[in-house]
Order: sequence, then C-alpha cells, then structure tokens
Amino acid sequence: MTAVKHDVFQAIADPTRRAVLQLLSQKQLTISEITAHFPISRTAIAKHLGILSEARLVSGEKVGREKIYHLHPEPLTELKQWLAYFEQFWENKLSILKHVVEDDE
Amino acid sequence: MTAVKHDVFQAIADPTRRAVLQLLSQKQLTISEITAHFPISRTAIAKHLGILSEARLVSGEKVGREKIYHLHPEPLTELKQWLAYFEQFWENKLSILKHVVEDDE
DNA sequence: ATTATATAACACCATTTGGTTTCGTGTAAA
DNA sequence: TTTACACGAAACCAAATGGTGTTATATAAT
Repeated sequence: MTAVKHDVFQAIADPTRRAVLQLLSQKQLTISEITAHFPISRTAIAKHLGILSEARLVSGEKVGREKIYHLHPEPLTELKQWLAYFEQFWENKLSILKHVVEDDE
Repeated sequence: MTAVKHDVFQAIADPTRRAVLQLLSQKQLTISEITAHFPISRTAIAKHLGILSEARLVSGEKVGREKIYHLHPEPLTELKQWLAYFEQFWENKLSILKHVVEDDE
C-alpha cells in the first residue's frame, strides 16, 4: 500500500491515524488491541500503521505471533517547526493587544 | 471539488497548499499571482484555495475582476493544541536529561 | 465597441486513499 | 498433533485527490 513515502503532514491528516497515535501515547499495543478501539477491520488498521511507520511516528516489533507498536513522536518536531513560522502572524496579535492595553494605563 | 468539509489537518497535508500559505503570509495575492509561483494550472491553484478556504485558513475578496486572497492563520491553533499534547512525550526527554545533569552537579 | 484579462464552472482523467474480503503462514495452546 | 490465533499479502472496490482542458462571464483597457 503506497510505495511512495508518506511524510508527517500526510500521516496526521487522517483522524483514525491521529486517534491511533493518541492510543499509543498511553501504552504500547498490538495491532489487534488497537483494532478493538475502532469500527474498521484489522487490515485497515495495519495499513494505517504502515503509513505511520513510513512517517517514523510509530514502530512495531514482532514478539511471538503478535506485533507490538509504540509511539515515536520525534518527527512531530517538523510539524512544530512549520507551525512556529506562522505563529508570528497571529499570536503576535495578542502582544499587539497587550501593547494597546499597556499604552492605556 | 469535494463538497465535504476539509479540516486544517487535511488542508496542510499537501505541499503545494503549504507553499501557498507561506506565500500569503508575506503578502496578499490574486489567484494569478499565486499561480505564477507554481508549475500547475490556475484551475488547480483555485481548487487548492478552495480547500484552504474550507479550512478557514485563507479568504478571498473580489476586487474588480480579480480575487485577492489573504492568510487567516487562526485555525492553526487547533494544530498547535493537538501538538501540545504530544510534546510531553518527547520534549520531556530534554527535561529528564536536564535533571540528570542537575543531579550530577 | 472591441478586445484582452481574471476568474468561475464544468467535464473529464489517472492515481491515491481508505476500506473490504479471502487466503496463507508462523506461533501458541489444547 | 491438532486447533486456534495474530498477522501478512493480495485482489478488489468506491470515492476522494490533484490534476487537466474547455467554455462562459464579468470587468478593464484600447
């Protein structure tokens, strides 16, 4: 499924994948355990995990007959950095407001 | 083009759309001006602007025969908040390290 | 009044996405 | 040694995505 690389932006675009990340942030889980939280098939979850793996947001290790996935949040720094650039265009509005208030006193 | 709603996560998933946001952060631009920066058709750019508009990241006002688009970065707060949750799972590693160093002194 | 421009509105297309079901295989439990 | 289980791989599908080109319309410039 999808030989081309998925980046972190695409990986988090899907709500199911975001929910999977949320789950894995609490506790490492097998594919079946993750599937139990969603109304879709195990195969579909496995595909989502594949996309998250391509984006290096999770990794899975085989243990016996099951595969345990755990969160790898580091690639989110790319997202954070991208966001940081845009913050100057709206969080600044707060500091401008602050100045207005300060000028008022 | 896509009657269903696009959220901010989907909106920023595409690299062209991220580049458009970047452009609009510098200066408001017409559709044609934006198109000049990309190797794709004006129609394609207009569709991307439609998706960005659905996510409330941009808005366009008709001025004469052209339509001027400007950035509306506020919806990115949703992304920022989502990210904030995950930061505890990796930025913490720095503070743990910090403790180790502090314990060393 | 005519012509050129900027965009909107369509119709169309190939590929990707998000899902399914089926079948095969390795591992654990009876 | 059967049987049950967790997963991988494959084939398939409908809808969405990211593009194209054509045509129509309103506005600006000659």
